[in-house]
Amino acid sequence: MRVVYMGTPDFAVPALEALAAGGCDVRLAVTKPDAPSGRGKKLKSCPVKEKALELGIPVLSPEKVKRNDEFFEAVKAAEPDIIIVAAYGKILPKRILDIPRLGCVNIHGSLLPKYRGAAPIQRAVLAGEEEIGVTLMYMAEEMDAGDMIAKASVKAAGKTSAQVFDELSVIGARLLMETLPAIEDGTAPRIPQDPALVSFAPMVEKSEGLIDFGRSAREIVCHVLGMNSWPMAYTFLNGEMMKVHEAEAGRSFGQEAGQAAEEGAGSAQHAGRHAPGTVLAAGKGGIEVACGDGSVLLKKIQMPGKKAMDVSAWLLGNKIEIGTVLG
RNA sequence: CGCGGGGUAGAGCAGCUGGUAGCUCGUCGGGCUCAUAACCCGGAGGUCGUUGGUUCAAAUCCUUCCCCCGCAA
Repeated sequence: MRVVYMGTPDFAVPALEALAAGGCDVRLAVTKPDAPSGRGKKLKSCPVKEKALELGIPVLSPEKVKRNDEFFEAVKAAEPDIIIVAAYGKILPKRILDIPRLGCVNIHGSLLPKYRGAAPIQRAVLAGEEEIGVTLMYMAEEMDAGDMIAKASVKAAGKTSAQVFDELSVIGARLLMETLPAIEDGTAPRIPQDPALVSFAPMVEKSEGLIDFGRSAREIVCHVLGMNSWPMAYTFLNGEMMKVHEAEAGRSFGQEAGQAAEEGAGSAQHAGRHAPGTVLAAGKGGIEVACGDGSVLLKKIQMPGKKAMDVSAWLLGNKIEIGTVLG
């Protein structure tokens, strides 16, 4: 089977590998163009491009995809039976979607029709979804609105977006390979999406990482998980950005952390009297911060120029005043 | 040449107006205690990222390279 593969980030790498390993004739890989990134503003190619080159697959990285005849002809010339798309990052025009006889199949990082759009996994983790998955679907002109073919999911409890990303990229690749035969012989189902259940997952912006301590402990924990690994949940300590890598709702804090917590019986009640963001205690267990409905315990943090470290380690060489207000 | 922080005991930091290194935790041994992640006493553990240089003398000043990280993109 002749395949044209379109994808860009790490998420899209396993599927490409699986296709190549599965005996498909991957004739062309399409990715977003190289972009300056990293510390020296050096031009860097995306993961899919690197993998494709490694596999000896020709790569095309057009700046634009619409009204680009050269690109259109190149895809057409590859004579694909099918086009597989996974987190490519650009919207394909109809004339491209119409090229392959088996259609265009997309691996989308959500259990459609929920979370259509650019950042489905992060949005789902942020929302605290218990189950997050991937959906294989036929592509339509409207974004992520095509008929569904198959789904697979994982438990998301306590996992960061990055972890769910990794898991789903592998699961998505597997699902694709399992479903491909049915797609090829035309027996794959076409399940329309229920319009009533549609929701959208817009791209995450850097500024969304800022922690709002006015929210509940549960929400903040989800926020920390969802923003990892980008842009990371952060707040400010004495004017410096402090990224939070791990946090948990702080209830039974008294035993684990500093003496300050031991003084007040039930620090959660205590927290109610403090402005959100106020540092209630700091000890081996973490930094306890007042939030909307009690407190959250920051367990692993990262200061500018430093690596992420457990609060217990950070406290060995740094101090934090009780009463300091973060944010 | 995009901006910037940093590489010092297992960990986190201080020392950096030059004179062979210190703190907290951990670790090892001993003690106290009904007991303890608590407390007391004692010990081990560092060629101070690398190269060359300045100097009577450098972790501390200049230089080469390597590595880590924040911002920005």
